Amino acid sequence: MSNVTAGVPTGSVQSVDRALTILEQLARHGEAGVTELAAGLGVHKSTAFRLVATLEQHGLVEQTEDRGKYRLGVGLLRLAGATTARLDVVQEARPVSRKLAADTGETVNVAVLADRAALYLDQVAGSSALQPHNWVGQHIPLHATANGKVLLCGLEPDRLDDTLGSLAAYTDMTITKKEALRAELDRVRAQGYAVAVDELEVGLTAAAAPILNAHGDVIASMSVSGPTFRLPAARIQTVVGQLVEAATEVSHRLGWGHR
Amino acid sequence: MSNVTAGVPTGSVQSVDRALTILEQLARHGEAGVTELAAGLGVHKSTAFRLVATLEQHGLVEQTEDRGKYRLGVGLLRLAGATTARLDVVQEARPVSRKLAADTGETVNVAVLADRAALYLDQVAGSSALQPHNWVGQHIPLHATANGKVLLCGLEPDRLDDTLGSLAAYTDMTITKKEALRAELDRVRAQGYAVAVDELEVGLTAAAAPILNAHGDVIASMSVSGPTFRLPAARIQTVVGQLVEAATEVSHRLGWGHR
DNA sequence: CGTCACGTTGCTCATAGCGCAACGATAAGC
DNA sequence: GCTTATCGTTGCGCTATGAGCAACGTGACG
Repeated sequence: MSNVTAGVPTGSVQSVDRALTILEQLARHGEAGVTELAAGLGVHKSTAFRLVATLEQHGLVEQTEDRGKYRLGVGLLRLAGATTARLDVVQEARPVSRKLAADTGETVNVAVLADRAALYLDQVAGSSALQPHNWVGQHIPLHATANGKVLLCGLEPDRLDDTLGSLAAYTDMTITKKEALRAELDRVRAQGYAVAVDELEVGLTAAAAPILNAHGDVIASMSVSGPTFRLPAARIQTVVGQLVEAATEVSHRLGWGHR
Repeated sequence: MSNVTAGVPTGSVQSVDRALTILEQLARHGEAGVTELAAGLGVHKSTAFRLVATLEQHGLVEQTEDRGKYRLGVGLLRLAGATTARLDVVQEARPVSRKLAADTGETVNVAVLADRAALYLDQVAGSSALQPHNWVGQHIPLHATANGKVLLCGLEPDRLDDTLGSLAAYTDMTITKKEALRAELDRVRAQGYAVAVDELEVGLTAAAAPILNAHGDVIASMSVSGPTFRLPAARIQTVVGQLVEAATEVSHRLGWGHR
């Protein structure tokens, strides 16, 4: 295939490439006419028309009315449904969790919100000899863990009160005042991650970051945790960087992406 | 474009058509290799390879490992997200769905009528740990679901016959007689909501209520569904109250009920 | 009533993309 | 461990294919 003129990568089919670019164009701008799409591709409008006509036959685009503009169609939902059917958080997170655990040497967990508690779905042990107990399947209080704080951030503020029960104190560091917790959650939301030092158990430190779905909802939380002496404030900062990157990677795999 | 040999409709681009057929093939079978895809299309495997390569560059498919099979990719999720973002029904319903899911703890769906089936546009999972099947993008039979019954109520009686195909039995509870279905639809219309217990799947219970536009047309349906053991008759009544209120709220947001 | 811009459609030509065959790698079988 | 089969992948040459052109129908606007 010749590739002298434009940026069509080797081994790709030009017309298919253009058709898919049209889909992306429509995803960005919502609606567009044939002429506009043709201009975006740099092709003749008849070319663009035949491409959208083909997309339309497969239900991937639809026109607003007869002789009208085009927009993305419900056929995409059908395809996406087939995608999510074989896509779950644990499966997508696992390779990323492994890498994060290897890079940091600490334990990585993935948790979701369930029945007013954090439910731990997956755990990858760190390389260190000193390992925590296995939390998978356990329900952990929300207000005393990094994961819990992140998951709480995904809730609407008015749902917060009934989700939280009484804020039991597990250590001296546990946040037990609702006002203090709200302030903490605001901080978590702002910085994009949560940290908990000695709040559930003395000597246990954890950091957590949100995992988002295609709609931007917080559907899970990923954490790195270890003994406090191995995770001092200075090291937390570097670990958080890796953690946020990993969580973002998983979010992308689940379809999250800003445009 | 000549169309002497095969069933390529007039005005469509062959290679694009083939590429999209590959997507549909992957949606059906989950995973497939180049050779398999080529066989499905009736083309040479090199042709199929270039098509999937192009799809891969746009993130619509991905290979399981190097030199492995292909499956649908996350790019589809982003496109689907952009699709629903443009649908004002989903846009308006989403916050309400969230609240309803949180209040009931069960899964909330929004569906519309499309191609003689219920097309699920959006889903918000309940707080319960066990995640139900993700229905988004799926086409579900109309006569065996609460959503389907509600959507059927929005049709004129004479359009009912051609919209309904044969009433397949999915369980012992499925309504298979047209007369029984008509009676059921009258009941749904009268009470303003529909219930389906074990009609699509044994152990699955759902309730649904209509979403109306400014003209009072039924444009979508909102449902709450969960395991039958968690939704006994007694609880259904309270859930239906919340559901109808939520659906009405969405209808108002869409301009229904001038006040 | 004219003009303009839109989406749509025959027509023709060259080029894009198809089939072919060969390659490297992997896995299975004797 | 060597053969064999099958997979995904890649150069190559020919031709069906799809791109561009220009014209058409339609609706909006002044």
